[in-house]
Amino acid sequence: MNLKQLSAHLGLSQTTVSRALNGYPEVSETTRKRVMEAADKHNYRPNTRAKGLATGRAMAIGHVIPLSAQHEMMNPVFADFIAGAGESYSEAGYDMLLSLVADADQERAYREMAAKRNVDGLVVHAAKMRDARILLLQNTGLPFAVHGRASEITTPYNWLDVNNKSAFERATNFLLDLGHRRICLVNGQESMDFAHRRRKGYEAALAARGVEIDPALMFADEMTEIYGYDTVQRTRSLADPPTAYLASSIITAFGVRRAIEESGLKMGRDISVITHDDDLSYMRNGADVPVFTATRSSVREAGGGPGQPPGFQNQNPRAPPQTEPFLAEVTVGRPTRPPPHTVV
Amino acid sequence: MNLKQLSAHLGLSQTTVSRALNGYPEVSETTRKRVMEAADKHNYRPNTRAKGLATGRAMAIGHVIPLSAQHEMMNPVFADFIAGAGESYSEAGYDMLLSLVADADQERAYREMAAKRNVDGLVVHAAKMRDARILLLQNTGLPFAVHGRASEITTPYNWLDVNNKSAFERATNFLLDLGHRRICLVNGQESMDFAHRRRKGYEAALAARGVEIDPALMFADEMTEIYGYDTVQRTRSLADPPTAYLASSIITAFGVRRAIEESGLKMGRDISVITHDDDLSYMRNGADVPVFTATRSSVREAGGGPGQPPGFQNQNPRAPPQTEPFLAEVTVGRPTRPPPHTVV
DNA sequence: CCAAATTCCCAAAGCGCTTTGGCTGCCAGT
DNA sequence: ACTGGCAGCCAAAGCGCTTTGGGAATTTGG
Repeated sequence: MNLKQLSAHLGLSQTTVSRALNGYPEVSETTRKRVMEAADKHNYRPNTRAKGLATGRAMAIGHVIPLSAQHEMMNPVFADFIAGAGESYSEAGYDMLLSLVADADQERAYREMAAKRNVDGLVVHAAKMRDARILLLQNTGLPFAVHGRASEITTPYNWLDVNNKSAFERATNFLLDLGHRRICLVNGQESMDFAHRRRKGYEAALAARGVEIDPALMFADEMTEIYGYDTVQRTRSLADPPTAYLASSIITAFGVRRAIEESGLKMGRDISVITHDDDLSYMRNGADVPVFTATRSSVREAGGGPGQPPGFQNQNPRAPPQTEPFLAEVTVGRPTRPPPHTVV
Repeated sequence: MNLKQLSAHLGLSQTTVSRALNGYPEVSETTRKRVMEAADKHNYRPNTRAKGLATGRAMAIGHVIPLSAQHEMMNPVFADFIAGAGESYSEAGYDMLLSLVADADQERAYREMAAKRNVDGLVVHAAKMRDARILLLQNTGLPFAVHGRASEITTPYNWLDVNNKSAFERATNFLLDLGHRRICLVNGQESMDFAHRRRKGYEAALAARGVEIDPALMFADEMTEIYGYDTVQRTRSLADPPTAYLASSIITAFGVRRAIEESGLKMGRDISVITHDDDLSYMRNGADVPVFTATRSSVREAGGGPGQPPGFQNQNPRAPPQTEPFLAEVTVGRPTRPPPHTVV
């Protein structure tokens, strides 16, 4: 059933039917009601493509997920963020277009999206320090928002990020307060902006206390379970092994825990662990008693939170960009204790 | 730059330019080349909405992810499947539309999609035993493919699924061969079709050997880490506790392992664990030495494998539905051994 | 050398909607 | 009784593309 058929059926013009359905005032309430009932009865919905062509708006937001050749993977963080975003989009009547594009195709992909006009705006995931995509998008004129930040890019843009630096500074301080001095940072890849910020926070806390910043305790890689496991194994053999681990992802923290327990040590007794917790729906930190002490910030809420759709609230392109820091809160769980042989 | 401008720029009609770009034979090779170069230079891409309106095809596939009210979550399995699908779509020039719809809105959502015509077809995730969505979609006439199966629905439809029953039958046999008799099934929710099939496989193997099927050893829930952990804790206190666990998800298996090791037992020595492994990119079973013995089937490959786009290869709506079973292979890792005190 | 076929191009219709610019009829105001 | 305003409707243009149905030049065949 299309508009033509519906209006013929009602003995009205397409104009009137369209206006009735879109809430315009030029149509009497009685006919509006009649129209709406008929539309409902025949399950009429305006054709998206036609509507989009007529209005110039796609009513869709694109999400671009980078797919690196070296580390092909679908980060669970994306999944949760997208779940959050998806919910708010559907409330707002927007569709979500998912684009997985290989690193090498980034430029082509963005130009194409801008030209094809199948989205009204983009959300860029996994921001890098000096993210070429941001500069690219600024040239295309396509509105966009970044999940994360690009520290080295100074021109303004919409972003939405966790307070990574201060969260990790606090977490590190938390461990320092407990008496730890050998704290191992199990971070994400440093090309990722969040990882860089987290390291800065970690280092700032150590520096403020005059604790040595030991490169042998700082790791950066993709945040898999295995990576956490391997990192612990590698560091146990150090002359002066860490008494605490600070992980960037709960998945990695699971690996950290596995290695610790496998080596006969007890997490929370012999070794403390703090992790950043994105509050992933399938990876919840223990419900009642948190398994990990954590800096927590729900990435899912971030996806849904910033408005509908995120970053595109202001229709006015001249408006200043929106920036939204999400604050990570610290939840204290079991596995943090003073280091062994310490009198607190 | 749109078609009109481009053709004016070239001094050609829109017809000719359109045909040149779409590879029609009615245009000379020299002008085609000229057109393509100009299009390239001006970064021209046909407007998706206009093209869609003219051709009647959306060039997009929708993926519908259910969002239950009780258990709000974005399953990592979806994420990996979608990553796989996304890659093959972009090769085929299709967009991917993601729809997260709450259980209660399912009917409305599908009818709307069918009426709005913003997708050419749907992929339905998380198939249930008697999935109402399948019946619904069959009525709408919108092409669709199901990831999973709906055992109780007999009318034909496109699907793509793992050989869940035989995989779990084999896994159970594997444990039985090792001498295990008390095997705990840590399954997904039974409303999910895959969970049902897996239980059938488990039961079939036990029955074939005349081993008692003990309801106290059969669990079904959302496959979170915590669930695996809790299940082990619960079963350790049984009078005759299990000597082996058979998990439906590697995430749950991680929880199983945690509980085992936390209780001072050693996985692979005291207790055997087999898991189904969807080969999730962030949750790889150990790279060199598998951490778990597993029935493995990459859900990501499943997403990309079935064609481009999946399930919609045959343009002919009269063609028989496509069905594609993905075979899970068994990989033997450490944590399976004969039960303790057994002479093999 | 002329008709027929072929090559290469174009104008215009149409996809299904929104939106502009009316037009008609009724009522209030004077 | 006439004008102005307003409520309620409609015809038609236009969004940017594809596709139909030619039409003019060029080549081919007899």
